[in-house]
Amino acid sequence: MAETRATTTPRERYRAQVRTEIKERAWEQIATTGASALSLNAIARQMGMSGPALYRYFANRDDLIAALIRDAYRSLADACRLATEAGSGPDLAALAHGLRDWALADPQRYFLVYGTPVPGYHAPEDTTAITHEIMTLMLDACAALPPSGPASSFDAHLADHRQWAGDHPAPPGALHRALSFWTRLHGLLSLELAGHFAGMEFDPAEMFAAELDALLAG
Amino acid sequence: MAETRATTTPRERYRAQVRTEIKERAWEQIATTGASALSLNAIARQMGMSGPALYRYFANRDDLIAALIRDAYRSLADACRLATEAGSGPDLAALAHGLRDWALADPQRYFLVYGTPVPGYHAPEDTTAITHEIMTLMLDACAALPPSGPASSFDAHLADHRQWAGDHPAPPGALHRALSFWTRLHGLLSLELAGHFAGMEFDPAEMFAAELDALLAG
DNA sequence: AGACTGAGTGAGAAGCTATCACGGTGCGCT
DNA sequence: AGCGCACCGTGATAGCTTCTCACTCAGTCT
Repeated sequence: MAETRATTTPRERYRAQVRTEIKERAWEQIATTGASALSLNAIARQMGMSGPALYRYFANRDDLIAALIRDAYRSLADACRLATEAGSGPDLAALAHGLRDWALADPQRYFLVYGTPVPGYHAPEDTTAITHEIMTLMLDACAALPPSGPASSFDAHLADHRQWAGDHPAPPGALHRALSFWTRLHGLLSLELAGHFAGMEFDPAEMFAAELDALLAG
Repeated sequence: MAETRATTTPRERYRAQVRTEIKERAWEQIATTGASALSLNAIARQMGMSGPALYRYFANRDDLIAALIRDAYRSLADACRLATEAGSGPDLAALAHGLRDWALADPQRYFLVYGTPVPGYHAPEDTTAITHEIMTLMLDACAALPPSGPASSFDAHLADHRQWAGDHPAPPGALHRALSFWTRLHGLLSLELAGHFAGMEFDPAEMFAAELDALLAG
């Protein structure tokens, strides 16, 4: 008893393990059938349990999905940080490729974060914190770039509405570039992942590279 | 019997009317609860019918949703055409505002077209035809603009992969601009409609205008 | 006028989420 | 070491869903 390693009791460790196994099964199911068809019963069957047992671990279906969304956000933020940390200093191109790789690795995971929202849904506090984290990575990378062309009227608007950037020292032009980076790459990725380029024979990767070049040239 | 106005029998007219009423109720429901929560039973209740009655009009839930998607595509194409036809000659700015107005008018309808796809889904033939229609409007408007800056390497790629543009005479630069128009405005709209700009205090309309300006300047 | 087509119904199967009361097991504390 | 409790898992159950089927009734067409 000299030093209670009281961090986790056996019960807590078991509980955490079952929770992650449930989430793993859920991810498998989502990848093949989409989040809207996620079935707690099916997960329980796969795990050799009875349906109601899962309610010991998640309050309800929405609670499980919320946990998955939270993990997806966390995973996205980690992927973005990892991508920028690879080189020396913030690197918008590396960030872009990290984002794209993460999206392509599991399209339904991307859609859980950026896809169709259910009308009533409000993001919980912790995911908005992660959103800020990701936005900061983008702002860092944009601030490290040489300043772009002439200031637009939207730049002026952003100078007055930069509360969302926290106290980040990036100039309005960098704020604008970060937002464009986000919206433009999202537009491309979301259409690609949703299969809207299916009939067209151009290479989405080439267009992604072209958009990124344009963003960097700014 | 001199001239059978055989276009529609009474039965067919009644059937068509009930079908459209079902779809109207479905739209109301989708607007408030999202498409994933669409309930045939609830629609039947609202119409004072028993649940199974709806199966006379739509083979199943997916068939109803497919019909709604088809109508949404049709509505989008009409809105785009109307927007461009207002002025004299193709007008990319008018097209952009038509698109935005259509999206804001019913976000869930926008998401039915461009939102999270269910993994197995393949768009039926007729919606891909409408997609081509919309793309043609974009290409017309882009081809009417003064040619943009220096050709990028993606322009060269598009010169070799322009099958999706049919036999549209637009040069590769216009093809590129049409694709950028689509992906960039979609990125912006989809994030705005999904509420991802919620905490941020800038005006999405201003950013939309800025993106459009950048697109027009090329 | 008679026959047929098709709309709507109730019953019912199979699936889902979610709640509840109940048994057993293993953890922690004395 | 052993007692007690907290917690896990189960079966039963309610209420919802989609969807099928046999049946009835009404309107349409010949």
